[in-house]
Amino acid sequence: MKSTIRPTIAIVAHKAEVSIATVSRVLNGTAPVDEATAARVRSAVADLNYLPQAAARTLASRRTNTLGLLLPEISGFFFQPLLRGVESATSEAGYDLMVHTTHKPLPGGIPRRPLAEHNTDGLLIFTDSVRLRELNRLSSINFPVVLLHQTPPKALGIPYVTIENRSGARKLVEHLITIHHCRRILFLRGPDGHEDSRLRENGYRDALKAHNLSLDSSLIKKGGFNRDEARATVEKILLDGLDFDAVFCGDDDSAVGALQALRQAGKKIPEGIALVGFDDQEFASTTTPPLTTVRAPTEQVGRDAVRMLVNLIQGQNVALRLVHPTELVIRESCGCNLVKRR
Amino acid sequence: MKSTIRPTIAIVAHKAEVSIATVSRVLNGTAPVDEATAARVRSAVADLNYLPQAAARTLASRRTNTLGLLLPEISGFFFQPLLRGVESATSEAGYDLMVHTTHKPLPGGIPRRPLAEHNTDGLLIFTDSVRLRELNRLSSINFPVVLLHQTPPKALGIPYVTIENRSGARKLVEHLITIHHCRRILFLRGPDGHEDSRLRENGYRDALKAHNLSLDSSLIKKGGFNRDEARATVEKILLDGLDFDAVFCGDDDSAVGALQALRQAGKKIPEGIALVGFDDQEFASTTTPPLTTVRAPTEQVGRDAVRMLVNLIQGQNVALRLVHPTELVIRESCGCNLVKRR
DNA sequence: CTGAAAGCGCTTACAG
DNA sequence: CTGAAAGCGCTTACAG
Repeated sequence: MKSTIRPTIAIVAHKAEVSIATVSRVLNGTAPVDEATAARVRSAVADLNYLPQAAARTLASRRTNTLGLLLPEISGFFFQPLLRGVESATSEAGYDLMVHTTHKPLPGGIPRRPLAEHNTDGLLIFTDSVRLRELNRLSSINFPVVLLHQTPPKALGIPYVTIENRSGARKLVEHLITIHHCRRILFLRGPDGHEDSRLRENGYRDALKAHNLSLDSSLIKKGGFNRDEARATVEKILLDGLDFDAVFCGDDDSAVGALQALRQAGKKIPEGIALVGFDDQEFASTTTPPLTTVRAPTEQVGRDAVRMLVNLIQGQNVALRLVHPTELVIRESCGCNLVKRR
Repeated sequence: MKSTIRPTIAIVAHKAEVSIATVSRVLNGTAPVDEATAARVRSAVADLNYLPQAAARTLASRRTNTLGLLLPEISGFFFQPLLRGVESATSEAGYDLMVHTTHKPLPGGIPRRPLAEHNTDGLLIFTDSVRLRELNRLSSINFPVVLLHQTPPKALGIPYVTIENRSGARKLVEHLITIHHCRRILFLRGPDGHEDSRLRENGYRDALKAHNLSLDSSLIKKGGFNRDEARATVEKILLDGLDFDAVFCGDDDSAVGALQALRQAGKKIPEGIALVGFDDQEFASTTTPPLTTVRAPTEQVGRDAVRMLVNLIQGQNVALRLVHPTELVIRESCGCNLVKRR
């Protein structure tokens, strides 16, 4: 912020021979202004390359005009479409976007609160990126918040948007059971306490139960929604000689890891073992074989969450819950559509 | 920003029985304060859950404490590590981060300037996301800017950070020529006017020249740094019956597209045609066959750019140019390391 | 349609 | 070490 003197509203006003109130009015369209006067203002603005200071505007108007997005991490294939949806919808709504990841909670002490009511008009919070205590605080001061992929603590009245995890997982596992006659389906679950992970596991259990397959808890292992973790898990399982005829990976990332481990061990997919993922990430169609998975409309989740947040900020009524449908995407890794290869 | 009344510095001061100046001093550590007094202030801050308004702070101090990142798009695998590097370094430096993509320049008229001197202390600008006119303006007011993957217009004196595109590409193509005896190497270039793309093409030409291979311009086609575009291009080439024994894809994204098209057409890779990419994106090790490519330290580019920008903002001297080395990553798609497969 | 003025909530010389 | 006060650059009643 060093540099040459920057024009202020007073300088523009002086140049256009009007009061600063009038400049403000033509810039914001907040009250009728004589057209000739407005034209003088506009030309002064252009000549001076005037840009109203956001901070002064915010202080006077009590609106930051920015939305905050809190994520546990910014990398990971999953966040790509989410970010795209959030960013474009935010921009279209005329807001600025601040992003912060909550990697490691700072040691020692005071939660830093990098994004909150002091610098945004509302917050989009992804699973696990904020402590319950802070969520309670935000809720208690009635600050606009929308949760992503996480049900809010009961009775907090915070709206959220997520996807149909449970039924999606169930349909996928049932496909394995009914079409491909799998009986011992390994499930690679996501991180502990992660809601998507828990619901997908429920869907898995639902499917087994619906087809009278008993649940073998030794078939539920950690995949961590993470390629490397999934690979390591499958490698170990193979060493242990666990018997299974299919793998339901908690997400597409872990599916890639599982695929690597299985192939490394000489297993054929899908002939020897069927494998399916979840999310339908962009790369899912390009693995070998192409991945059968469940399509999660992640970008749409981001867009809708922004829309809800903006409505909240504007004091409109908002649905407390928006759950996007998911859809089976049958490719080849389950054993369908098998094409002769060289 | 609706909601209950929020505590101000005056309320904290009153509760702690000090002046607002003292509250400010203990919060910012900007002057010595008696320890007992400071303790009273801290406890009042905690009791009231006081968060200083960023806008008021900015207005009074003339620092926004935020960095802006301007990108052409936020999706695309390439941007993942870049974002991660920028976000984490920004946070570590104690700044907030605003992100904006410049997808479609607004029709009609006035460039919106969503991120500039009115709401940030400095800008990180990725190739092609800002018009030259705006870059000139920022430079003329001496506003801190660091360019990513783009050489600034001559004599503007804007620092930039990028990678060794040309020599990286050259080494890669020379590998194809000397080790795998490729002679007709198709080059799938990136978007027009994109500096990374142009330099990689130069590297390609350098390699041919160094080995006395004549340049066949019919072997240079559009890949667009884009999977779908690359796939379409290769499909067309195959139809046209163009003769080639290797493909140098401008980036790993286009490599995936080329791979799909070639496999679809029954070509064996690398036995029939060698294929290489650029960037070493996260998925490069998991394609089939694993992709030989050039490692670009994209996350590091992001981190260093932030470091330079922060130095600039603080008025320190900064190198005008930081070029990260790239490194050959030999996997299997070029024909090396061939493992017997079933 | 227009202006004078108060006020948003902080930081920062200036005094003591 | 501490406080009173000016000032940052806007928006927004209030008057006219």
